[in-house]
Amino acid sequence: MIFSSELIKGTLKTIVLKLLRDHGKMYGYEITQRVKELTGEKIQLTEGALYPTLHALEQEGLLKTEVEYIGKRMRKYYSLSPVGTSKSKERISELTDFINTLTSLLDLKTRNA
Amino acid sequence: MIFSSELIKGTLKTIVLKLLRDHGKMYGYEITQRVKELTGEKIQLTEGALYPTLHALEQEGLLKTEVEYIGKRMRKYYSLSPVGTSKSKERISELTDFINTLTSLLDLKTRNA
DNA sequence: TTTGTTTGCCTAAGAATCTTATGTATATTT
DNA sequence: AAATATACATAAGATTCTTAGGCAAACAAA
Repeated sequence: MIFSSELIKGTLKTIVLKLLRDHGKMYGYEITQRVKELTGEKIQLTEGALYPTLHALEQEGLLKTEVEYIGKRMRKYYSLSPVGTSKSKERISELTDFINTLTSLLDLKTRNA
Repeated sequence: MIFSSELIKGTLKTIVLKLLRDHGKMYGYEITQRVKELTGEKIQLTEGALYPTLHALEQEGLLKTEVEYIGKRMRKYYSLSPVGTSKSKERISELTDFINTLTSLLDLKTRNA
């Protein structure tokens, strides 16, 4: 089972920010693979969605980039800027709150990490 | 604090289906008020988002409607069709699963209902 | 060695869906 | 009488995703 992209939409940016928070720096392809791996294939980010999002976050000043070459192939690493670090905290905290609200609204049982 | 609409986007339909599941039948304005009330003002559905969504769900055959008049003012009640009842189960279950996945991905602590 | 798969970046047309603004009207409260 | 709340709805524009495609290097398999 793969989650409908509808659900992922609103959370994509926060997911990216959280991963960068934990991993320091990552490149686009790595992010898609990591998310797939961490979610047991349930969340599959498409490149068509991910790259524009990364560019947008960079444009907003939350991410900075550094390009590296592996042989002749480019890798563009993204990492949090100072602003991005603080914004990512806000985002994650908002998402936590949202999940709690949803849970109570929907009367769902969730696993407790 | 009001949740960014970005977060709500993917869950709007499921929220509507869940409310109708619990309440039998509801009209649009009532849904906006109920959601606001149940979430402590944190989720505020706009009519511009809600009405098209209701119409879409009706079009998909998940909802049926009955119009009632309170004096001269119209109320359009929505309720789950048989298909809607079964789809709402799926949706809610998917959302539960998604929330659990997100929680583990983001390493969040959630309240346990 | 050449074919297929994976890695790795990217953009663009079209689709979907929301925001914001507006329209219309009745009912209720101040 | 005026302001607010109730109640429906649509439309232009914005945002963001899907789908499809493009380019190319590295690696595995045949």
